[in-house]
Parts: sequence; structure tokens; C-alpha cells
Amino acid sequence: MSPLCVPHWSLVGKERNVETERKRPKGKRTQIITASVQVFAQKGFSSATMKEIAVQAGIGKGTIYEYFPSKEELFFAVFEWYVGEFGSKTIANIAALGGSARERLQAMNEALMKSWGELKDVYTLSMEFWSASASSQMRERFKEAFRQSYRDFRRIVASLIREGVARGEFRSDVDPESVSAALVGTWDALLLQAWFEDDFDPLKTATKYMAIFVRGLAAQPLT
Amino acid sequence: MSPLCVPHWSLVGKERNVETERKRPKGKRTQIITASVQVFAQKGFSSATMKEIAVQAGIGKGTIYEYFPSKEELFFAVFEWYVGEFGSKTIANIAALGGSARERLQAMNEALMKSWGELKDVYTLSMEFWSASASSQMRERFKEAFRQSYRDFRRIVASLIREGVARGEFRSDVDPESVSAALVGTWDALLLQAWFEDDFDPLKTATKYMAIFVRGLAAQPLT
Amino acid sequence: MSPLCVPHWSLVGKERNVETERKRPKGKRTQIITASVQVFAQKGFSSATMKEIAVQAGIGKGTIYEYFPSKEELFFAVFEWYVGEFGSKTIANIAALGGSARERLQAMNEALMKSWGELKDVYTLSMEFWSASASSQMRERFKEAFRQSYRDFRRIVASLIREGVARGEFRSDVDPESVSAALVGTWDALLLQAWFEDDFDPLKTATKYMAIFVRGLAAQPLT
Amino acid sequence: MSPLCVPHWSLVGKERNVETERKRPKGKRTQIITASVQVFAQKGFSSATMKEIAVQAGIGKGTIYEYFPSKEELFFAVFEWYVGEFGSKTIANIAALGGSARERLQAMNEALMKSWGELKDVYTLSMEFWSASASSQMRERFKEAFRQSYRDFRRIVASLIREGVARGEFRSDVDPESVSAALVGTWDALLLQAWFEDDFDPLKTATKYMAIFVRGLAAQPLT
DNA sequence: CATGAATGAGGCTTCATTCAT
DNA sequence: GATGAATGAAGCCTCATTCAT
Repeated sequence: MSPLCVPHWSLVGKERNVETERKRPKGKRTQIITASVQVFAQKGFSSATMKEIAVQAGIGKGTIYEYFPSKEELFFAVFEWYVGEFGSKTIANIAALGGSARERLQAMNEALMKSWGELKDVYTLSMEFWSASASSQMRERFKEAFRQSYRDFRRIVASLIREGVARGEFRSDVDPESVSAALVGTWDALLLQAWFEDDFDPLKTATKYMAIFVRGLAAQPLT
Repeated sequence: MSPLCVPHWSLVGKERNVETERKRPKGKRTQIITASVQVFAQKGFSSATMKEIAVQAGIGKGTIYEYFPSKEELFFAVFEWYVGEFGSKTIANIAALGGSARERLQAMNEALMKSWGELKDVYTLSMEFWSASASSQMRERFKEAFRQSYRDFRRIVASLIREGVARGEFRSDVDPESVSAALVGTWDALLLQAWFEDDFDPLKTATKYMAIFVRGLAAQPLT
Repeated sequence: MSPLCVPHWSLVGKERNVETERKRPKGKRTQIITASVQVFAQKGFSSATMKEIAVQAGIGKGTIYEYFPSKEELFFAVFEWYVGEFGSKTIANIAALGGSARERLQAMNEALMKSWGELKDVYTLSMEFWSASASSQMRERFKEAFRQSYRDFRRIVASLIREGVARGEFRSDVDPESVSAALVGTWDALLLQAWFEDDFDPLKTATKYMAIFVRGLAAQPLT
Repeated sequence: MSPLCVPHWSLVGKERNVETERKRPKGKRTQIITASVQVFAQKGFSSATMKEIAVQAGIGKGTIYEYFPSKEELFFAVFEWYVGEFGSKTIANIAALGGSARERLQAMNEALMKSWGELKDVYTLSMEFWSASASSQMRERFKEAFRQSYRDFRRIVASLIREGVARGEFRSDVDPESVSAALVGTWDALLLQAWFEDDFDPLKTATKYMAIFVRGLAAQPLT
């Protein structure tokens, strides 16, 4: 799951007020995951401890094991939730809208970059997931899931490009697969740079970039 | 250090026989770093053990501590070596060549994507470094170093863009800073995708992408 | 805590069955301290290992850390227990009795020297504590605690001396502070010598010594 | 060796200016011991490292092993030097002087307590030696040496007491062995208390104490 | 179901000692 | 002799996981 699959609207602050719904056995799994998001984001997978997560979730350490067989499984569950909860939905929704392909591409760009504000706080999870896919015991599982996530993402963008080509909006020699991979990658990487540099404005940068990029795509010279 | 700062030509086996001394009086530090590169790349920072590194380096566990005060320092040394040894040199060299800005941009693209073959093996280090900059004790150190590395990288590309604008090769409304950030990011992210998918061909994808991108930059319509 | 603050009556086996719970929910801390007393006394602080203590306590190594954050803290806890459990209580009790000051002084002398039998086994702890107060990380903490312990001890004896002076039992030119310091020291040191030499009889020596000493104190020549 | 066996005149600052006599192979052993005194006194036996000692001695770490087979042997050598160099000489010298037994006792008292100024800096060694005699591998060796040292000390004082009794200066019911043990102990312990408390004045305390003590010893009432 | 006390494998690190130069 | 780089045994401590209540 690339970070940009994860607009994360409403992610933050969601865990507060859990007190009121104490003993809602159904939500305990979610409760644990939510706590894990906080802790893993802050400490990273290795440095996070089950104790810490339990405390954050307001439950006993042993209880976590009622829902997840191991720390790694819990981490993977966080990962799945991350993807599943937010995934490429935003992008897909925008793709389904009307308007020119270019406009929708730019809408995607805007939506993703605007999500940075909320994403920021848990963005480090992406790095943890990358790291997990690189070297943990669960390497393959994570890698496969990432692969799938990127694929989904590229597929949506590629469709849109293809549509633009079909409509004659984009040049016919454009390769939708390559373009979507690059575009998805750019979005991804801009958020990464934003993470490193506080005063980096991903929306501004991305908007300027998109102007150039869509001009390169356009079948007819843009003004 | 973005992964694309690291062509890694000749990464492997470079440290052997560096100097002709019968013993290994000076090269031991390098020897340890080389071993660490292997182990950290394979296991990740947390899962790697000092024992493993020592065995890989063919030395005693305690010897590592003669050269590095802690595991974290060793990891950071690997990081510095990663950046320092390869850094943005390739890019800088290409920027210094003659030819049009567009040609040099495409040469950079080609050089970076071609380095994937060698980079592949140690690419996971990038993810570990990201992760370290996100949540380890060393967080700030890594983050700052990354920041600097990205900055260097963007500066080189931005200069080239600026040069292209000045020459009238690129459109005058192009913002070199934004473009360079996006371009650097794209290269970065394409390698990431290549890491996830074995049959992803970053050079092919990037080349097609660049064709579109430089068209978007160009002051005069390209054929 | 001077060794003579520590009559140690009943040191051994006191912690067992303290409470009737089937499990050992509260006594575990005591259990660990008791085991530590044995091990530290036998091996000294540095040579004692947490493993050894755990085995002696019949628990797992990790369990110790549930009760004490570090080896040093555990050692200090042993120290506190040593002082707190036995401290200058004996002396204080005797001071509170009736009788002449001289009699009470001699009673203190007797009580302390008689405690040697039990003290013997853990006496080496005193040396370890001294050593700790001299050079360990915990130096200041131990030193301060010792200081306090000696001060308490001297205060009690000094009061008694003062009382004797006030009553006209002791010479008016006697300085209670100096005398108490010396007396406390003498007791301390006699036990030390007893530790070094098996056939040294501290009670006999101290009794003969006290006869002379109280004669020196007496306002009226003793028979 | 009780601390009071060790006036330590001139101990401090003796190691400086060793530079000038570099390569005096005969003195290297002493050089090492002198350095060890500093380091052991400051860090304690366990925390002191051979490296530190070597640095303090201005020689290579390996060189120490040319002179001492192990750290423990070195420590014992420091101990022996401590005793041998200073031992009970002061006391013995005073015992050999003329004058009344009482005067010589008080001279001993004064000499010992006055040595506190210099002794202070290395006094912690005494505690380390105690600790070593209590729990190190070399326990027996240290213990035996301590025993001997105390014995020597007591013997000298006991002789003096005996002389006083024989002369009719001291009461005939005085037991020289007990008195000497107690007196030696008192001196010992007063230095210990001085170590714990900075503003404790051992000389003043001991002098007042001695006035009382010798009155107790005296055959004839003193004024 | 929930808990958290107990556990012990395993990691990082220290440092006395060795030994090739 | 002198050295100090190399070593590896051994220690402290962490923490995921278990399990009795």
C-alpha cells in the first residue's frame, strides 16, 4: 500500500472517546488495531511493545492475543486495515466522476496531496510497512500485498489514461501502463519528501508538476 | 538518501584487496561495513544481529566494537557510506556534461534506471533507512541526512531545469524546484515499484514517462 | 548502615509463609530480596549474577525485573531492607529502657555483640555496601544512606550519653557527640575484626573494653 | 589492612612526572601499581578496567600482563604495596619512642587521625579490599592478609598497653589484647565515618575520645 | 473472556586476556 | 620487551508469549 492510497480522512482522533463504549466486545478488535496504529506509527514495528499497545488500547496485554496470534499478525492486520479501510477508494471515486481525463487526473492529484495534513501523523507506518516487506519474517506477505495495492492503484490510473487516449484527449503514443506507474510513483514520492521536510508543500509542488505532465500527455497543445 | 542516489555500480567485492597489506589493518572498517550492508539488507536493522555481521565479516563479535560504538552507529555508518560512496555523483556528473538539458535529463533517467540491476540487492537498505528515520532512536539523525540528500539531489536537477529554461529550451513558466522534486520523486518511486514487482522494467517505464514529461517541459512542441 | 545496626535476629526463613495465600502474590518481592541477600553476601555485588539470584529465589530471571528495574536497584533494595528491617531499632529500644546510662550502654554493647552469631552469615554485605558507596554508579545514594544510618545511630547513643551527663552519672566534660561516634565506630570495627578472625570473640573483647570505657566516662570512680 | 595502617604520607601526586623517567624498566612495575592505586580507588576493583590503568600508567595494555598475570593479581599487588609500603610502621615507630604509655597512645592517635588528609583520596581502596576479602575469588588471600595486618597492629598496641600495665601506669585488670583490638577498631572506624561525612573531624573526635579512654585505663585517677 | 504475572530465549555490549608484530 | 588489535565468554536486560486465575 503506497501512502497515497491512504487519504486517511478521519484517521486521527478516532480512538479517543472509546471509554464510553467499554465492553463492546465486537469493537475490541478495532480498538486494538487503532491503538496499534498509534504505537506502530510512533515507535516503529520493532520498538513498539505489546505492553504499550495494550495500554494505549486500554486493555490487558493478554487480551491482544485473544484477537491476534502474534505481534507480526497484529502488524499485518494494521496493514490490511490501512489498505482496506482507505485503499484506492478515493482515486477510484474520482475516476468514476465525469469530466475530462485531465481534469480527473488533476482532481486525483489534488485529493491525494490535500490528504497530507491528516496522513502526516501516521505516515511513518508506510515506512514501517516497506521495511517489513523488505526484511521481516512476513516479507512475502507484505510484499505481495504491496504489489497488489500498487497494481490496483495503477490499474485505476491506467484506465483513466486509456480513456483519455481513446477519447483523443491524450496522445495516442502514450503508454497507459508506464504513465500510471510513474504518476502513482510521483505522488508517492512527493509525500515522502513532504515527510522529510516540514516546509515542503506537496500540493503546490504536485500542482505545478501536473501542469507540465498533462501538457506532455495532451494530444492538442494546451494554452 | 533516496535510492536513486545509489547506482551502486561495483558495490560488491570492492573492499577486498583495496590495499596490499598482508594483514587487514585499514580495511577492517570497510570490511565490517560491507558485511553489514549484506546483513542489514537481508534482515533489516532490528533483525540483524551483531553476531551475524561478525560472522559475515569473518571476525569476532567484539571486533566490531573496536570500530563502531554501537549497532546504531554501525547502521548509520552504513547509511553514510551508502550516501557518501555513491550519493548524487552520477547525477552530478551527467549534469556537468554538454548537450541539451533535455538530453541530460534523459541521460540521468537512463543512468539511474540502469543501475537497478546492481542496486536491487541492497535496495532494501533504503527501506530500512526510511524506517530508521521514522521511528528509531536515531530518527533525527537519519531524517536530517535524508533531507540533505534529497536536497542535494533536487538542487542538481533544479539547476539543470533552470539552465534549460534560461536557454529557452524549456517553457519559462516552469518552476525548477517543483519539477526537480517531482522528477527525483518519480525516479525514486519507480525503483520502489521495481522492487515490489520482479517483472517491472523501470528503464522501459521511465523512458516512456520521460518522453511525455520532457514534452510537457519543452518550450517548442516536440515532434 | 553500620554492621552493628543489624542484629539480624531471625534473618533467615522469615519470609516464608508470611501470608497464607496459596500463590505468592505479595511475598515475591521479599522472596527476591532474601535470595539476593544470600547471593550478594556470598559473591559480592559485581560477581553476583541475576541468573544466580533468580535460581536462588526459585523464579525466572525476568521476574526479578518485574520488581526491580535493575541490578543496582535491587542491590539498593537489599541495602534498604538491611537498614530498614533491623536498623538502629535494637539500640533505640535499649536506650528507651530504664536503668542507669552506664547499664544501658553496656546492654547495647552486649546486644550488638551477641548478634554476631546471626549477623556473621550476611556480614559481608556490609563490606559490599561500603564498596558500593565508594565507587559504584550508586555511590552517592549509598553514601548518603550510610551517612544517615550512622547519624541515627550516633544520635541515639549521644542522647544516652547526654542523659548520663545530665544525671551526673558521667563527667560533665564529656562530649556526647565525640563519644558516641567513637563508640559506634568501635562496635562496628570489632565486628569487622570478628569477621576476619574466626576465633575472635567480639562479646568478650567488647565487654572488657566497655568496662574500661565506662570507667573513663564515670563522674565518680567505679570500684 | 585496616585503613589506619596506612598513613599514606606522600601517596598522592607521586605518579606525576613519570614522563621524565620513561623506559626505566625497573620502575615500570611500580608505575603500574601507582596507576592502579588511582584507578582502583576511583572506580573500584570491578569497574576499573585494564585499559584505564594502562592509560593512567602511560603504557600499553599488554604491558601490564608482562608484570602481573591477571587483574586480580594486580589488585592483590596493590594491596600488598599498600600494606607493605606504609603498614603499621608509623605506629611501630611511635611505640618505640620514649615517654609514658599514655603519651605514646595519644601520639598514635594523633598521628593516625592526622594522616586523614592524605589518606582521604585513596581511602576507598580500603573498602575495595574489604569487599575483595569478602567475596572475590581471592577471598582467602585477602582475608589472611587482612588478618595478619590487624594482628600486627594489635600486637604493637597490645605491647604498649602491657608495658603500661607493667609500669603500673595502667590498671592491672586491663586486658591488653581486648583493649588493643578495641582501640585499633575505633581508629579504623573513625576514619570510615570521616569518609562518609565531609565535616566529620576525626582528630577532634578521637582526641576527646582518647581522653576518656585513657582515664579508664589509668591506674591512678587523672585530673 | 480478560488479565497480567511469570518466563527465558536472545540481543547488545563489555572487557580481561591473548598473541602476532 | 612492548604493544594494542582481536577475541569471545559472559552479563544485564527486554519483551513476546503463555497460562493460571
